[in-house]
Amino acid sequence: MKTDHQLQVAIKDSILFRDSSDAFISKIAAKGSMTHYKKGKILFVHEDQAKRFFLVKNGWVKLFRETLDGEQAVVDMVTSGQTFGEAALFQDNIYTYSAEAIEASDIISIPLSLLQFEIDNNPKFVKTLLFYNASIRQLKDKEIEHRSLQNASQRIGCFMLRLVDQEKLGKTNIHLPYDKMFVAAKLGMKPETFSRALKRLKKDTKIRVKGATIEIDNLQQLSDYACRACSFEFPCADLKKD
Amino acid sequence: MKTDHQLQVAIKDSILFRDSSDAFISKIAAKGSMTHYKKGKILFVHEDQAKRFFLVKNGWVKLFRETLDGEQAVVDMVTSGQTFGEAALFQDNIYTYSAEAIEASDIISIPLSLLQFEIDNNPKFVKTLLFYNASIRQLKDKEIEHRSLQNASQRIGCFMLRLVDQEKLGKTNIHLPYDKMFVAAKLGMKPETFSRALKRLKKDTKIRVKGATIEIDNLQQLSDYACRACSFEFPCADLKKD
DNA sequence: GCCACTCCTTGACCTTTGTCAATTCAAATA
DNA sequence: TATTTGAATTGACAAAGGTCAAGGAGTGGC
Repeated sequence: MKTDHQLQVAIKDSILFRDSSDAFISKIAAKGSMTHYKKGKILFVHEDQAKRFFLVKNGWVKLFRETLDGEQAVVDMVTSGQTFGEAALFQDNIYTYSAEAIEASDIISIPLSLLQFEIDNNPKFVKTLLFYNASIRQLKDKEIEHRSLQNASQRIGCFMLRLVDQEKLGKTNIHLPYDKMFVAAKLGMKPETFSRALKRLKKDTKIRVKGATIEIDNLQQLSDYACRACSFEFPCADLKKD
Repeated sequence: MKTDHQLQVAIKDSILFRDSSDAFISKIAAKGSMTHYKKGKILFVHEDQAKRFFLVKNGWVKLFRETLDGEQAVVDMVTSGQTFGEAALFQDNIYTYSAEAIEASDIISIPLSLLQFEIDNNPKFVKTLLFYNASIRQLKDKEIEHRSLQNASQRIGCFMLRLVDQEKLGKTNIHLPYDKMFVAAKLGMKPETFSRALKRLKKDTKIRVKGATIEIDNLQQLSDYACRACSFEFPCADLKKD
């Protein structure tokens, strides 16, 4: 089928499965199904029983948790090629966060049992999963550091730097991938704080902001500003080899 | 030898190796060596070439990073049964943080090559490592949440709750495992803030603080206070099955 | 083209945490 | 026991971020 082929391509393009055998990818494609979600659609909520995990074909999904009094913490934002919900395998098949499409998104869902089977029977895949997890862990460590050492403007600058095409080192434009209110949430600040911090960033680094488009004339100036409060040098090692 | 036996026991008691075969444990013990470190001793620094990883027999080690202007962020505090430095395997054999003994500690160092060999040849161990990493990743997610949703007093309360023996539900005493300034650093706040927040916590939850000893009469009151700003219920799932 | 909706921004004010300096406290050593 | 040293606390103040309320801007639907 056409759809089946689409699935295969999307799976083959994903971070987790790009090195998998064609046989395994076919198996996943056979059991997987793709759904389109509108912006705002909730896919599952924290503590739901987990039967499937998800692979984003395109769009953006917010992973988050809520406290009793309605406060929300963003766990992650995931996009094309990334998976979510697979961590439930290690948490008694309970989702440890809720998931919401924050842009119109095409998302492939795959039975967790398939992943479980592969973990039990395919050592090579387990190794892939291990490396995948290790790199996420590393990113989380960095994020915790950013929360304690960078102020709001620096965190926004850092967020932008991660969007920059690492090839070109002169002037660049970037495009915020989703609404500013979600960027704020991802960075752990309120929209009002984001707005004011962005203004300060503009003044201090001479970037220009036109809606969701950011024009960066001097990348060095931006990285000096943001990475001053970070223990890693720009460009971040985890972005280089991509 | 006596020492060799000591090593074997410590390794067998560790989280990462408790399910390993006796053969593997002997191999580790043979290549590992135990060293005593005084409080304040630096074991390695961020971006050092990594040849060995470490297993804490007893004591406490602070894993941290520093920015150019001397600010410090704590990545983790590790103690008996926990390992550190092993993540370098996934980072081109470069340590991604510095390590300092913050209490007098006995620490076993083991060649990373041994771990690498096992990853390449022992699928069962890879699976163990995968689960180990997954649970750490889960903890990191929770920590990021805490940073955005809990205030200083609540974070201290949460820290205490994690030290409570989960068996007894009435009155308990706990003992802070290391200096308050390090607890503050671990929780991402300044010592002065810690001191003031602890005072507020005392007033609000009726705990009593005598130096490093905390007397908790009403666990419920403490968990109500701290976990109100958390998306998980007390007692935390990751503590229950221990 | 107009309406409605959501996102974004701004101002005024408040709360929390950080900073700096001065003490106090307590454990370790002589 | 006296001394020294690092840890912990406190006060006064500053800075960062959050809250609440109002208004502006952009976008999609009709």
